[in-house]
Amino acid sequence: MARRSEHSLEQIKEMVLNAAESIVIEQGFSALTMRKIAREMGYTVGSIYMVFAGMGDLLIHMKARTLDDLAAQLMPVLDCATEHRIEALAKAYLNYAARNFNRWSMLTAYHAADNNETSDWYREKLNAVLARLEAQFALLVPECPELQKSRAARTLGAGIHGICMLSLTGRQNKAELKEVEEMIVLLVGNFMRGWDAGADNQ
Amino acid sequence: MARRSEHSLEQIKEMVLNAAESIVIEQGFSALTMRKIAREMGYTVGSIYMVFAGMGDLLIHMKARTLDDLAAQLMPVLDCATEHRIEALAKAYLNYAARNFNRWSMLTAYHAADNNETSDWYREKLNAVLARLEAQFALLVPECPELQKSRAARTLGAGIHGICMLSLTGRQNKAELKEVEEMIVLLVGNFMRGWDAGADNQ
DNA sequence: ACCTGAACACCGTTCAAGT
DNA sequence: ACCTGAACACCGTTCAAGT
Repeated sequence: MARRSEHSLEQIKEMVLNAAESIVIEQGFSALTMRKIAREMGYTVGSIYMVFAGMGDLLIHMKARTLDDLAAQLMPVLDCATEHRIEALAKAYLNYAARNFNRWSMLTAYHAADNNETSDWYREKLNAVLARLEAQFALLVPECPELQKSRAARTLGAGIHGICMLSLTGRQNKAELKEVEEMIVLLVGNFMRGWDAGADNQ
Repeated sequence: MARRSEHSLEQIKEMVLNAAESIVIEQGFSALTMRKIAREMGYTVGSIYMVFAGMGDLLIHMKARTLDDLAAQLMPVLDCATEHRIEALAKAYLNYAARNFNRWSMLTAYHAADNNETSDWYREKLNAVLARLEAQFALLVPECPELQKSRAARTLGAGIHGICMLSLTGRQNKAELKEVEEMIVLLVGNFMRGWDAGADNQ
């Protein structure tokens, strides 16, 4: 194993990310280890430090990948009435969280002080996910100022995430998933109805 | 240091929890270590295992303590109109999360498979926090069935938590805190207005 | 009975040395 | 230049041995 120059640095970076990802998916985030990654990809621990600054750097790249995957999965549902698209988007989010629980829950796992320079492009990835929601808002209330659409999208998005977090962290059987979906429908429904009803403070 | 029989097991348990708590508060959750706890309380690592089964057991007791503290801090605000009490409660939650960020964020930190027998009484503690919100709901809509009040409280509570999570995990300066508060007011306001507006599906 | 401290099987990270 | 593997300074957990 581990011949020299068999792979470019770019390829090794990819191999590290793939190995790390499959460990998290199969064994959960707490099982992720530098040494385990190296073993899985047929290299030595030291090699990982050629392409990543350390565990923190690797984690932020893994999380960015998950956000990309998530954003791609949240393409707008076009085959339903405009009013129901936000609800459909929220359900798609729940669906992703439930089916990719180990990857998804890594996104909010506590990580000591992420590097300041990296957090900028990472925040962009997060915004890309929220932008999916914002776009649907824009269709519903085109006359609304950008800043308030953005805040509404962030608020509702965080709320949806919170429900998934609280509900999926327990045990996830089919029966409970239905219950979570009802909570999400309740939040989105009330939020949108309340939005329409309260014209003065928006 | 570490005389024998100077403290009862109950006292040692308390000392472990206090030491662990102060480490989390001052240095963050990722700095928490069995060996560091032992050093701080003047005992040896092995002693901790006399009163706790292991790190997982200790963590769940720490989290339970935080939930107790949190529930105590969320006493209903009586000096304002009934309609605004839910908003006041939500603001109090944000306030607690912001002022006790390290302890609070530990609550949702990823922990590998918590023991099943312990998770029952722990879930009770969590319910006690949500009960604060549910009680205010009960005052506003006394005719509403218990099950739906409970679901509404869980939904709104999770939403509030999600906003705090997403917003406080970045950098917390005063200016941003005001912004978070506005998001919480928006969520609670729309949710309650939407609740009143949609009588058929509740 | 309470508590120690050495031992075990792990970590992340670094870096001289090999090819 | 790429990659190894030993070394360093840590972990959580266990348990024979001391008092």
